[in-house]
Amino acid sequence: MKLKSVDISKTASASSIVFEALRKAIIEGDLTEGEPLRQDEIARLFNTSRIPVREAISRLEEQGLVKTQRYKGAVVSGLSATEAEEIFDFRALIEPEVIRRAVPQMSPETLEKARASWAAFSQSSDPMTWGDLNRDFHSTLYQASGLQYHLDVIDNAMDRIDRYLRAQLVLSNGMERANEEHMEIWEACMNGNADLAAERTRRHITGARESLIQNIHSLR
Amino acid sequence: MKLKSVDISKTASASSIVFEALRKAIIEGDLTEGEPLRQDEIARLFNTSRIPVREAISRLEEQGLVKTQRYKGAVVSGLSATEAEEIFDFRALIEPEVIRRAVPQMSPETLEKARASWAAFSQSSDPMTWGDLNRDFHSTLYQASGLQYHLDVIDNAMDRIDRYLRAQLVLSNGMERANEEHMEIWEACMNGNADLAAERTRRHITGARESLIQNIHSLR
DNA sequence: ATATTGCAAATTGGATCCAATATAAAATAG
DNA sequence: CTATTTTATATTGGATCCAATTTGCAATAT
Repeated sequence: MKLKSVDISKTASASSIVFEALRKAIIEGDLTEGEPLRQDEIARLFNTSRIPVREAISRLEEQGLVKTQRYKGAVVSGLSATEAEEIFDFRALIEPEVIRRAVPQMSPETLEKARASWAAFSQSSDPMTWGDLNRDFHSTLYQASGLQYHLDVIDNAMDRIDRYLRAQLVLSNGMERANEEHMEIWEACMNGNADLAAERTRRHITGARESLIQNIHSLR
Repeated sequence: MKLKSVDISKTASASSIVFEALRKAIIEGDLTEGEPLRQDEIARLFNTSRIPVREAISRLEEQGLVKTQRYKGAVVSGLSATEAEEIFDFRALIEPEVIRRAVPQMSPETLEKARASWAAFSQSSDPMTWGDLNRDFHSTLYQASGLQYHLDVIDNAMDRIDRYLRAQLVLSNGMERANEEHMEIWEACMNGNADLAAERTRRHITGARESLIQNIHSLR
């Protein structure tokens, strides 16, 4: 007899749950730069002991999202202006190449899914979801490349600047501009023009970089 | 009264010690692909409890060096041929740009230190140290760029393919070839020719990539 | 009043113990 | 004898307890 397999293993470990929750809180800016992470407090919040909390924190440190000092504890790590710029430079180097290699492999489903993220992004009025939809749009297109390592590295880079990107979108005309650029990138993908998609992605990123530098003072 | 300051805080935590030891063992190939990491066994080896061991393992997982399954434990993760190729592609994208930006900032000390690593590399007869000296050479030059995030990411990429690179150096004429290419890269840096250093770095990496593909069967 | 010292509370790092799960071996049914 | 079930052992995940260290505050001296 064959049973429908139900994935019971999806019940994640406590440390994973804490890790994801803290990661989300940090990249969304709920936990702000310099904020100390008290193991005891977090443990109480999640109804666990400090052991899974410590595991989560050590993973966050490995990702560069927190810094810990022996016997002093962990604090959410921030980004200096130059560090933020460096990550934009990094993205401007990687992401164009990833999308260039992704374009030839994009299925109609991929394009449709990206279009949906873009549409939701352009119509959403809630600043809190903008960041997510923005990431969805790009990552959907990138995933077609099948370059898993590149995707992981990009994800980490995005985690580090997510807070600042969100702030960017709210400020000035960041929203409309991103929106338009997304459309142009999507169009290039739709037409199978890999080089154009790459170039537009590059400009999308360097543009964000410049606008961040300009707003750097209002952000911190 | 002024005392000479002694850094007593260098006494690292147990989890860090275990982490570093395991990381080294993995990238050097002492722990081979698929090898299970038994918490109890490792704890005994380091005279600690399993707690620091688990923290170390979770950090290794975050770096992609091990894979864990709930209630089953951790095993050293390997690389498929395509994954290895992808990481070489990644390096070929990043490292030329890093060295391009590093060249204008290289001090005589940097160049001398790199030359020393290169000389030690070319004269060493011990395959076990080749990998280290190779990394020293490149990373010394890259560090002049001051691009910390890029350096961290490169380090992680190197960690993942270190084992395979070492094997490369031993096989065929990998050693002499690397040696010659290092000289050429160093020369370009010495002459302040950033573009040439970048191009030679790119070819150095893509060359290693091709030779890995050729030897892929003998490696696994 | 200010600076220094001593002490107590808070906090982290690690050890030991217990629960949950997986794996291997033994027992049992056909 | 083979396949299934049951049991025992090994292993991991987490809770609780203890030690090491930091930090804030009071006590003391100048």
